[in-house]
Amino acid sequence: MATISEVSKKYNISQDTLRYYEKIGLIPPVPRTKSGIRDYDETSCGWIELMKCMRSAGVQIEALIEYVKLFQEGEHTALARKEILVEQRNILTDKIKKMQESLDRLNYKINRYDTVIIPKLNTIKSRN
Amino acid sequence: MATISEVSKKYNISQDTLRYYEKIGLIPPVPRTKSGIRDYDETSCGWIELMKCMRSAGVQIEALIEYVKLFQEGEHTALARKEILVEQRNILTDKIKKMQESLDRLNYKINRYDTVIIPKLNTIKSRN
DNA sequence: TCTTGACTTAAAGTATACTCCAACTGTTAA
DNA sequence: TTAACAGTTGGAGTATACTTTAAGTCAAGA
Repeated sequence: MATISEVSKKYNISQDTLRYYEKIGLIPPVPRTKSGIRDYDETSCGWIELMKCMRSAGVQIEALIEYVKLFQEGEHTALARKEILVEQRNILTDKIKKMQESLDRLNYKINRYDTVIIPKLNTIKSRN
Repeated sequence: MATISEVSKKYNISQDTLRYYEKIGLIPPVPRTKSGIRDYDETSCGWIELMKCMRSAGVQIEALIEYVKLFQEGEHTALARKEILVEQRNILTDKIKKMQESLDRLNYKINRYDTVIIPKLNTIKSRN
């Protein structure tokens, strides 16, 4: 049972973003005190933690919203939920592959600066 | 020597995006025919290919623009250019690590659907 | 009781990266 | 020579994912 400011600090997500995530259905509705103030429990924190992880990896919000929606509809949506996870996994796998290619390319270029471009520059300088 | 529509098809980047990239300096100015039409040469295509790779990996446009700017200023900017590459490599390495964590998590969840959640669902169904 | 501070909402605003549009020009085939 | 077409420009519009704002509520200490 925690306030929005505590949860915000704990996960390093702004209060605005926490409210926004709830509003768009990225996390299920958070329990409230009788005066209407958010009172995050373990379950809510679990969702936030999951979504923080997924979002930081660039998983599309729309797919995650659909997952949460199905989750709230009950057990019988398990297959559809799994399908969403599989699709997002495939997208993520492709992205990682692309990023690895870029990383290799960056490393190649950096190495060329170290071994060719910068040494050549220094040769020219030292001639003067 | 190729037209914008040929280059667009070759790299699967829209003509608008190609013009946009040139306008914001993500690629150096493209040679023109005497009537002002873009006439992409090997060098321009090389830049486009590089930027396609970097952008698809999510490397920030701002950093790439700075790199191109320095490149056009001449050899003496080599060290600064290398610094940009190193910084972006570090960012990319972090991102890949985060995405790998998300991927692991997705795989764990998918596995739980396959081994626990869905089998349980089928048990309930087969009882009816 | 007053006021301070944390909370609430809906709605408007922002940043990034394109994407589209309107108006125009140059080249080519009938 | 005129229509069709591919290209040009600046500027406006769009999508995504927040982020800020305005206006208000609620609980607790001075």
